[in-house]
Amino acid sequence: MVTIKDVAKLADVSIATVSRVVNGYAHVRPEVRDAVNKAIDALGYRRNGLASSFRTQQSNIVGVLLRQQRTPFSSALAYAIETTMFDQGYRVLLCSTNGDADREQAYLETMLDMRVQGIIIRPSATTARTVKQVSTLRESGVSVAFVDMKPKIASISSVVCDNFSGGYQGMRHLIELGHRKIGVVAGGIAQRGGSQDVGSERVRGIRQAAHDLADDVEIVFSHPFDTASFEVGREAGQAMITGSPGITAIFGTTDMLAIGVMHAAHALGLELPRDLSILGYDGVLESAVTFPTLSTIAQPIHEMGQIAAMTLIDHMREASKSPRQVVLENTLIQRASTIPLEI
Amino acid sequence: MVTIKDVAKLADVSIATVSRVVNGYAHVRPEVRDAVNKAIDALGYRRNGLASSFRTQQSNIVGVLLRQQRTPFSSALAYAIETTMFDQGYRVLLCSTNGDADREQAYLETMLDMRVQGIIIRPSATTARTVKQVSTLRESGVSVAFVDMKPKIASISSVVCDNFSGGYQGMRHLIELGHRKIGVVAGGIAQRGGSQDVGSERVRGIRQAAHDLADDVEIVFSHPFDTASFEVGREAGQAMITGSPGITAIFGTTDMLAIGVMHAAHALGLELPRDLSILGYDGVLESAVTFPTLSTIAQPIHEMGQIAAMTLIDHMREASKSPRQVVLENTLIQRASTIPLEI
DNA sequence: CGCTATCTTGTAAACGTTTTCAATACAAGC
DNA sequence: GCTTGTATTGAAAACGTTTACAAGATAGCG
Repeated sequence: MVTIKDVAKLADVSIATVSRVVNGYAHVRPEVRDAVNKAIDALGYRRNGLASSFRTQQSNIVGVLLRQQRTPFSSALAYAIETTMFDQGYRVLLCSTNGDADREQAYLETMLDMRVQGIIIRPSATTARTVKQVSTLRESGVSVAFVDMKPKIASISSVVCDNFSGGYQGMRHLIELGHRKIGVVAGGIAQRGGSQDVGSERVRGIRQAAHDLADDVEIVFSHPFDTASFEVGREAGQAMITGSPGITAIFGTTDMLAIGVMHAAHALGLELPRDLSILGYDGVLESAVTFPTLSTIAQPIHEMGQIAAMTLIDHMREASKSPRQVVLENTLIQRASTIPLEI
Repeated sequence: MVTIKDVAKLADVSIATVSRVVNGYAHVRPEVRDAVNKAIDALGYRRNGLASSFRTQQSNIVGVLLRQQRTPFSSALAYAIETTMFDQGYRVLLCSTNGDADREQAYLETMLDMRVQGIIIRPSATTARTVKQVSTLRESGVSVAFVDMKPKIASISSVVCDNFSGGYQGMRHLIELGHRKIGVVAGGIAQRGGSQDVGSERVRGIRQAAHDLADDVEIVFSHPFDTASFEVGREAGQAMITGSPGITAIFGTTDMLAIGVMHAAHALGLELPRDLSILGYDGVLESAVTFPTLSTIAQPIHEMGQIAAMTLIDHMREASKSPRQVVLENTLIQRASTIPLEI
């Protein structure tokens, strides 16, 4: 491997000068700069990133810790973060914990070891352990930002969507279409403790809308699931359709749940959307691909990722920057799966 | 930051001993080991990964370079690689080039800078530039493995699926169901050069099956698209259904293409699968979620990722390991979207 | 010309770890 | 007791870079 010394020797300057050229510092005479660059090209020198990171004690790597990686939502979010970071000169170490606290621990340690400058976390159930780890991180000077979950610690920046308002909007949409007996398949709800989680917020919005907007609305809730998968949606949907006759619309608190419900409805011989309106939540790619296409409360996923990345970058570049809590709005995308109730 | 020196001082040993304890080497007296460990705990020492990587000139990071990140196939693959690597003690720097050669270049440089031990690549169109970069990499001692594409350079390990056989199988399935006029929506085909690409292989298999298995099969090919998105599938499907009457089955060379075709069929008022059988390729999660559920030629995506990871690890641990070309089989998953032709 | 200010460059010291080499201690065998 | 071998430890050098400091060069100014 060709080092800075080799370049210095060939260009007949000191290693300090080479370093200055490599890092683009001022105070180098143009002819010297050219000579150094020529030597660099001639030798095919590349700065040893490991050495340079070691010396400066920081890498241009930021960690991104997500629960899952395979879900549409997560991968869209990861993508948004990654591209934004890339454009700003940072590289991303992406980690999916898959709900495994040990993995989360191991990854956080790796990140610490690598002296990442910052971390974006979409926390698991935000266990006490995670909280402690995050504190440790911040003590060691790592910037932290949360995405899709508001931290209890107010000094941490975060980007979330207003899930309460989203639930409210979705419910209003269904009520305005004339539906009065509405099923809700609720997923993504932390089983223990955290009432601040995304799923619960959506349910809260749903309840509030029903309370505000019509006296005669009847909501049939599913069991509050912690997962939000297609399978869960299908089973819950089936149970709901067969168990609660008279339901004319089902609101899945996740697109994948809603798609599962859609399948259950198909399987039970319902014609959609005539016999049942179905509403999803998230606005992932898949929702545009169902039959019928799924109306959904869309999250600005790309924007979330982008803002989270930029917020973290702000903190990394200027540690004194005061924390920022960003709340984004969800918006209804009306497609084919929700129609007015025919009387 | 507490360093090895602090620990050494507190435990009253030399830094060498601390290093030996930290790295679990033999030849340390148990009581000394305990004393060091106690000091480590007391001070909260963590090895400085940057320094250690610098000293040994290698990180436990491997690079994974994918075209996309948002597609179901890619994220499933990435997930498989990542978990396998994690379990083996490696961490993954995941990069999605999104077809942008400059990004690919930048990422490869980052990886080189970080002295990654190995790289898994799912190449873009494998431009001349990529080939050159890969050579550079290997010269600098980085292990390389390809996934989902056979490299032209035989000395590189790779894991691919037998796309020819997959195309053949799919066609046989449709022919056995009695279909004789079959549409093929072909995507994922490199526009320039590379006839070894995944899409072309599938088409080759399709042609061969038609040639082998029945004299009276008529295939209607779409334009060979380079992308394989839902939208492309929908447009091609619409054109095919309206433009070529008499087609009773359509084979999309990608699940997303097939799902697009399915939408076009729905939109044109066809009843599925009665009026049209549709077959996909890939076996991504989404294929199980369509209506009707999509029959598809499934790739063992998880296995691909796993084997690619393990192959790379083999090479990293033992540089002399001879290259390995793994070919996996695709298998038909018959679901609801393909049925026997009613006469 | 002398003085100061600015620009340019080199020397050398870090950064925290791993690792080679040598030294010491201890046990075993004679 | 002496030799030999092995287990344990420490001193010190390296890894390639950045950077503080100093020193030399140059220019500006009176």
